[in-house]
Amino acid sequence: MRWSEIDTIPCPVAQAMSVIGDAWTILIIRDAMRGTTKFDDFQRSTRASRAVVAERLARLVDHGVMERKQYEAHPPRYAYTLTPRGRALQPVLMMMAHWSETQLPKPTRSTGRRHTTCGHKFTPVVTCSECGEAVGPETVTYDRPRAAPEKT
Amino acid sequence: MRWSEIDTIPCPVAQAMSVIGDAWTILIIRDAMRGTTKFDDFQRSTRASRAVVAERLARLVDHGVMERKQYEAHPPRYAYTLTPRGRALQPVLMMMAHWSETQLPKPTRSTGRRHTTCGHKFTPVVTCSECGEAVGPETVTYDRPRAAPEKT
DNA sequence: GGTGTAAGTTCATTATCTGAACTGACCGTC
DNA sequence: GACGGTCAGTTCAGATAATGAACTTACACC
Repeated sequence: MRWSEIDTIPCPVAQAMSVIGDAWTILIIRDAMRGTTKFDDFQRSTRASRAVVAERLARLVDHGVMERKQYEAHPPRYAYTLTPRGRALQPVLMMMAHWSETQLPKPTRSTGRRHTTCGHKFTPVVTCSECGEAVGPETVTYDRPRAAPEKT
Repeated sequence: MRWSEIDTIPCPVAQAMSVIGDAWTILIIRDAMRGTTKFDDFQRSTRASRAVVAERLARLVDHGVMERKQYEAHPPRYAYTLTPRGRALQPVLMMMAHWSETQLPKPTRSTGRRHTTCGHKFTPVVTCSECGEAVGPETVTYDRPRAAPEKT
């Protein structure tokens, strides 16, 4: 299968991959969450090639994850900002960062996550919307397995 | 910057990307979480090329995300299973799937997530480890911005 | 007029991926 | 005992994508 056909797989993980399944794309979204809006800033921060940054930003705009707004007419200048759909990726990036910090050996700059409503430093915990208790690999099942067991 | 040097960026998101920052890698991990263990099953399910599957599995083993165990000597047969480090990625994949289901227009096979300890169907909610309340893009700040503002 | 910023585009070279075939060691069966 | 099937890869030519660097356009400041 070709990478450009990944969006034909009827699985939510594959669908997410068809939009954000690329390291440069993730780094661009990470930057956008920190407040980066300008093309050159995305390029400087990610250090991906300019062509890749241009292509990825265009794809994110196509998928409704980012918006491109002209903030100056002469010369034309654009700001890239996350849409609600893009901001909804924050939990994904947060869990990804948390996995890195707790599971990978290489030390990274501690991010010092703080919850503004209670004021404490915290770690993110995924919980059940119904009972409020933590959920994890051992306490989740899937009613309908996402891929049929491939026959045989 | 070259993609192979992404692990030099001191940011937890970039570090995660250096291990799992590839669509085929994510699909392989998704399969492993469903119970897939055999090379050919990973290949059939992801439909990535065999060379890519071989390369990605080897990389995951290198990074301690998966284990390769010989379960048969003649002929040599191997089972790939997630290590604790790999299973710790479950919240990341779950939030990714949840994002797809709630934010993307394309319908995917509903996964029917169920919490075994309370028995209910649920949606995952990220909460604060200190106060237990939900956290989201609007209620998190970072004490130390992860990238210094690049000067000027 | 010179320097700088911004948002890209273009291009030759390099790297990576694809699809398909091939290997080798077995097993079941007709 | 020849034929097909499973499993875990490897190999390779051709296609596709990424890289770094330079270039473009349009202005602003001094």
